[in-house]
Amino acid sequence: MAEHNPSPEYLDPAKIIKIFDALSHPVRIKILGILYENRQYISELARIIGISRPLLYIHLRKLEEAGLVKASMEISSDGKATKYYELTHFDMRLTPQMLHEISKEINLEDEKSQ
Amino acid sequence: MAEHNPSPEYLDPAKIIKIFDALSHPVRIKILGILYENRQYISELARIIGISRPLLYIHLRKLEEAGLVKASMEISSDGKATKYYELTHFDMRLTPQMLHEISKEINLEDEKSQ
DNA sequence: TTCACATGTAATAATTATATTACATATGAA
DNA sequence: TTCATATGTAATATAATTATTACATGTGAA
Repeated sequence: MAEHNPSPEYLDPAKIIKIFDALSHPVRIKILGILYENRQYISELARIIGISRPLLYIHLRKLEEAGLVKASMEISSDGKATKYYELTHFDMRLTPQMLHEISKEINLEDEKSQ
Repeated sequence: MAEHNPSPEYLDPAKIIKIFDALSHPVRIKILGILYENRQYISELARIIGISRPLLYIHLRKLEEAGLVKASMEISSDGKATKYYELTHFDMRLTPQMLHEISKEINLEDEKSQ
């Protein structure tokens, strides 16, 4: 019983902060809104939103690292490699109490909280 | 009835994104956690967290602009001007559906969505 | 007057985030 | 072979965020 008792995943500050950071840009909210209606592949998603593909990669990486979207590579019927992105499930209630709980897990001296 | 029907406040993307942005830094979460327990004045808050006052101002500004904290200037019994910060009330549920609703209000051509 | 607090800002540096252009690869169809 | 489509990255430029140091003001108490 000498083990450290880790916080449940949903109380890990670094993870939660990654989620907030991922949601802090209109393009990324737009991406999530589009993926809510249907999964999309990268090139098509870039056309829908009207941004370049390299830029879309940057935004998708943040969303993926936050766990808000996930990718799956497929070979479509015409033989082309196609990478589809889709939403994951998430449900979080944002309240002062909840942030207080998160806050208690933050050690500002610690590198990994940053 | 030629007026534009504005979105309710809680669906304003710029406002919601400001909230997410305000929550995307561990120091700011820490601030909220401390203010949850008690209101604090600036110098004391800087000492508790262990950061410089100018830096604290930067973080407090973001939290205030997002509407997560509010300030009130007081003259304490010893005559010193003291600015107290306290939490506001907020309660938001974060789901794919909710982000989809927000997303529909985002016009990426529009400056004020940025 | 000097000290210990409180308020606030200006100027700068360092780092991270955002965005663009150019490049490279692979596939099927014309 | 050439074209149109898909994948991805490298290199660069610009802008925003984060953080520090130095400065300025005002008050009450010693």
